[in-house]
Formats: sequence, structure tokens, C-alpha cells
Amino acid sequence: MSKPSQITLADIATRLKVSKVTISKALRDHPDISSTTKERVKEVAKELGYFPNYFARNLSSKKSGAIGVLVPKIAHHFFSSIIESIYDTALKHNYEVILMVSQEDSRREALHLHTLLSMRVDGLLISVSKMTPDMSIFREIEKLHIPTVFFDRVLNDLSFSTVTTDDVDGAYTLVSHAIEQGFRKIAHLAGYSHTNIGIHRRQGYERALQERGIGIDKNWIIEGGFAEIDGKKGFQKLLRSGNLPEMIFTVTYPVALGVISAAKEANIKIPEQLDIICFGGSDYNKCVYPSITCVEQPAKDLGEKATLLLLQKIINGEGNSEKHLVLPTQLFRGDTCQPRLKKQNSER
Amino acid sequence: MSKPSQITLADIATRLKVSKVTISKALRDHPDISSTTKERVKEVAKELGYFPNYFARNLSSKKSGAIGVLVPKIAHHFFSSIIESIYDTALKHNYEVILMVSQEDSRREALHLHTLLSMRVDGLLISVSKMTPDMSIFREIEKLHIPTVFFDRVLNDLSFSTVTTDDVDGAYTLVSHAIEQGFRKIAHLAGYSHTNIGIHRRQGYERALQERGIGIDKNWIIEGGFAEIDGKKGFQKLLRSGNLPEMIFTVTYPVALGVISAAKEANIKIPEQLDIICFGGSDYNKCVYPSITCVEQPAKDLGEKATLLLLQKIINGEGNSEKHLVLPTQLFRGDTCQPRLKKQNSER
DNA sequence: TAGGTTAACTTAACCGATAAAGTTATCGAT
DNA sequence: ATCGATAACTTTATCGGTTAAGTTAACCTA
Repeated sequence: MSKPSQITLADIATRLKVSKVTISKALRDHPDISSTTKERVKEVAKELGYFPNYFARNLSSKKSGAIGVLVPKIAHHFFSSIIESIYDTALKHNYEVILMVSQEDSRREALHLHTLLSMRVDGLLISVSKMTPDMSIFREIEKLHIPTVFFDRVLNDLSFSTVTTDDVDGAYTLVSHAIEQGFRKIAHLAGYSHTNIGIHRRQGYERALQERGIGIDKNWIIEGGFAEIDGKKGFQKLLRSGNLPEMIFTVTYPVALGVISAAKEANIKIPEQLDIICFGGSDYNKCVYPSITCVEQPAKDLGEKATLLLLQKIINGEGNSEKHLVLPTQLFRGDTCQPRLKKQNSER
Repeated sequence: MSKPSQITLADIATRLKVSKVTISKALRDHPDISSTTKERVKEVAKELGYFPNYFARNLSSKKSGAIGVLVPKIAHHFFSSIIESIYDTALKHNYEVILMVSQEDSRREALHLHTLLSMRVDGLLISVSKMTPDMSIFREIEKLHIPTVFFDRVLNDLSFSTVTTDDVDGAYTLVSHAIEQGFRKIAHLAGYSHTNIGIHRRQGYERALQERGIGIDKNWIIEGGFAEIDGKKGFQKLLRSGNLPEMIFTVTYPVALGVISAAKEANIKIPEQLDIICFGGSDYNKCVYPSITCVEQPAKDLGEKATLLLLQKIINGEGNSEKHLVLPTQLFRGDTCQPRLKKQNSER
């Protein structure tokens, strides 16, 4: 069956023999309308099962009451946590969320952003894909002066507000911890060097090594993506090189799982024969063996802070003031990266 | 700064000195318009950075080109996979997705469904929360004859189409497998008995035991939710009873992780001292130790099938024909639930 | 008691598109 | 030469609301 036409203001108006504007105002508690009329209107509205047409309302009021969110992935613990937190925060402030997924594809990114713009969202929350971005769409957004906040994966050469994890510090803390536990040969499965998180985590890694006088071996830095498959590939490359490190620091949690999985296949035991640490964890990490020692990303916090910052821009009209929030990570000590004294003795 | 008014059809029209209807038609490749005019229009549209106002378009065309999706959770591997697959499938057919999260709260469920209705979505994809549902909103939807498909968590006493996992069969297969491996004392951390997945998985469990002449011990069936915390609570209850089983079958993957986590705290080794199987897994399960033997849910497939079924209803107008798709699970043999011959010998 | 307020509506205009119903000029056929 | 068809537009109406600008009767004040 075709969709039946739904109840409109006019329906209630004819029923009560008043103008539809009266209905509109009554439902929005406009002072023009007497309280008795308001009551009658609301009663009939409920009785008929009326609910306003979102399109019509927003077309005439020129507000959408919604924020647009663009993420590269959903099925990834980190992003799904952020998304959930964005939804909750937006709801608390009576905003709707329109979510789009680029699937790490920059063409889809542009497509979806256009759709969000056509929906006249009041603001945008964006985390960019890992591909080289198509800058033109972002410049377009810049020109339109739509309140926008980038989170987690940001573009540095644009003048947007950002909410990010303290990637440099997190990586630095984590790798420093590993060094303190006695590890020296630490490889890094890094992210792409054109993404902020890739660059920064690598910087933290390099700084930790340098400060402790450990040389950086370019062969032990392998660039790749952020997914499981990249971990597998990275590990296999290290394995083929015949020069396995004592410790691998991976740019994300999924990459670490990829390494563990590949190591399992290659019959290399973690953490006995090879150890691992990573940037970011998951709720589940603590439940399994080995639980990976990592720095936990403040996913919930990131979503909330980014949303609040955006709402501030929307509501207070602080559209073009540029702010940069950087949130700290927290070290989690799991089963990997345990003190290395015994092993050092037995091996050397 | 306030949002600048964006380019409209009228802007292009005055620029080209034709009517705005000509512009509208030209941009949609309407046969009324000559190809030369179309070219000129498109050129100017691109130059001015025009994109249609989604609200205005849908208000006048009375179509939204969007489907509404309501899920209980996002930050859960199973749901985030389904959601991703819904987004991809919808995109392939040029539909937008409006996603809402109830956070397992039936009041939010009603609220969000009303929002989706007010957005005049062309159809609905719904997975209900674990709370006792507020039926009135679903009856309302039924009356409106909006194409709707329930997936995974469905309501049985309503006449909607559904796409579900074969819960009975999956649980039956999994528990049967455990019995064949030599397990006899099998407890079940079950879901709520008012949800279809809770009921069906328990049915599969009970049938597997009965068919093999193993008595059902009500004390070993513990009802609870679907999250990690429910696994912890369930395990602790079993522990306190002083009568630990050989094997625990949990209603979901997160519940299993809760059990593993609580067992770790209680210094009980899995799978050496206590074994575990669960309904549903995750990509990561294979990477860790112990990888849990489970039946994998066809998350991607579920999302795709549900979306396709809905689109069929929308496009072919098969609004009220009721269909029920049941998708099979697949047994994954992990580190848990290994043959139990040795242990039986050593223990008895 | 005229004049100004105010409460409580109504009418008209508009948001930015689409759909339906005209309007011309052109062209081919009879 | 006339008619009908068609191509290529334009005009008008409409979607379901909101906002701005009237309207009217009642009430208050000087």
C-alpha cells in the first residue's frame, strides 16, 4: 500500500474551526494563544496522532536542529564508541544527528558532505578518511561558514576547530614505558604519514627512543593503514626481513590484533617470543589473554567534547573562532610489555 | 558568523534569465529542456556551488529518499557491523540512512521513532531494546502502513516482516558440539525471556541437552542481559553457588567476555578449569587467546538482507506482505571447547 | 468618551523546491 | 493554407509549516 497522507496542521484547524496558524502557535506555546485554546488544540492533536513534518518545519524556520556527522568507519570499537557518545550528547541538547560513513573513501566523503549540506545541518562533526583527502570539499565548507569541528583524524592545514587525542604524548608515554621495562629493539607499525594520527604517534615513538639514546632504525618503521590487515602485512614484512624486534608498537588496536593473529599463524608466541604494545584499546582487551598494554583513547570524552564544542559554535555563534582541544590518554598495563630482565639475561 | 543564505534555484534563474522551473528541470535532466540550456544551467550551478535543499525537495516531492534505522546500541561489534552494512546497501540503491540509537531504553525508542516518522522516512529498520517494549508506538507504525522490517531483535506478536539469525539452530549446533566434545555439565547465561533472541537461544540449548538425554538443571540457567556486566554477574552467581559447571554457554559474545574477565579475577583458568562457548563472535576473537568457540552471526548479511527486503517493500509497494528471513550461523572452532577426554579421566 | 493597549486571532507572504497546467513558436502533413 | 503535434519554455499551484503583518473586540486610562 502507498503511504497514507499524514495529519497536518490544516486537519486540526478544520476540526476546531480555527486557522492553522493558531494551531501552529498553540502547539509551540506561543503567547498569542489563550490557554484554553492551547489545551483543546493539544488534545485534538494527540487524538489524531499528529506530529509535525520535519521538512516543512525546517524549510520555513530555516533551521534543521540537526548536526551532521561524518566518520570513516563504524564497525571499529573506537569509532562506534565516539558515535554513541555523540548521539547521547546531541540528544541531551535536543539536537538530531545525521550520520554518514565514508568507509575510508574520499569520494564518498565529498558525496556525503554534500548531502549533509543539502540537509542544511546546523553544524558538522568530521573525522577524515585515511585516503589523501579531496581538499576542495573542505574549502567549500570553509567558505560556507558552517560551524564545524574535526575530531580524531583532522586536517592540519585548514582553519577548523579540532578535538583530538594527545597522540604524541600517548605514544611517547607508552614507548617510554616499554623502554623502562627493558625493551630496546622496538619496531613501529605506523599509520600513513599524511594523517595527523600517523605523524604524531610516530613522533612520540621517535622522541621516546631518542631521549633515551636509542637509535631509530628506519627499517623498523613500517607505514601502513589502521586496520587488522595492515597489522598482518606489517608483521609479515618484519618476519621476512629476518630481523624481528623484541617489541612492536602498533599505531592502532586493530593493527595489534592483526599482528597477534599473524604471529599465531607463524607460531610465534606473544608475549613470550615477541611483545606488543599499541595505541588505543577496547573494553574487551582486559578480558582476554594476552591483554595488550596500551594507552587508552578517551573515546567517550572525545565524542562528548567535540559535540559540545560544536553546539557552542552553533548556539553562541562562535562560528569562526578556532579552538583546539587535546585530550590525554591513559596507560593500561596488560599482560604484554612485562619487565624484560629475565629474558635479557637468558638471551644475552 | 551566521550561516549565509545558500544558493537557490532562483539565483541561477535570474542569472540566466529563465524561470526557476527551467533550472529545476534542467538539473534533473527533464526532457522538456534543450540540451544546450541544460549545459548552461549545469555550468552556472557548478560555478555558484549550488546544491538542492533537501527539505524543499522532499516537501514538494513527498518522498524522503531515506530510510530510518533504530538500534539499541552502536558500540557493540555485532550492531556496528550491521549498521555499516545497512549504510553500504542503502547507498548502493541511492537511499540515505537516518540512524537513531535507543540505548536499550524503550522511552527513547518511542521518541526516536516519532522523529523518524516526522522526517517522513520511506521505511523503517528496527531492532528493539531489551526493555519491555512500549507497544503503542509500534501499533501506531502498523496503522500508518509504513514499510517496516525488524531485524535481529524482533517483536513476535506484531505483523511485521523480520530478518533474524537462526537462534534456535545456532544454539543447538553449538551446544551439541560441546556435548560431542565430551562436556556434560553445561550452564547457560541466558538473555531475557521476553526477547526473541533470549527465548530461542535457550530453546536451542535445552533441545540439544534433551536430545542427548542430559537433564536440564534450572539452577544452571541464569537469566540476564546481553552485556559484559551480565556475564560478570552470572559467573559470580555460579561461583557463589559452589557448583561450577564444566562449560558455560553465554547468550552473547560480550557476556562471554564478562565471564572470562570475572574468571580471571577469581583466578580460574579458561579453558583449563572452566570452559566457555557463546553465541556470536567478533573479528578479534580469532586473534586472541583463548579464542572462543562460537557460532558466528551473519551480521553483514543481516544488515544487507534487511535493507534489501525493506527497499523491495518501498519500491515495489509490497508494504504489507509479511516475510520472515532466517539466516544461518556458522560454527567457529576456537581454543575453547576442545575434546574433553583427558580432563574427564583425570578428574573422575 | 475618545484614544491607546492588549489579548487572541486571522490573513498574507514566504521557505525552496516539484508537479500540473498553460503558452508560444516551429514544423510537418494534408 | 490550415491544423495538429511537438519542443521548449513559463505560470500557477502546492507541499506543510513559520513569520510578519493585519484585524477586532474588550478593556483601561485620562
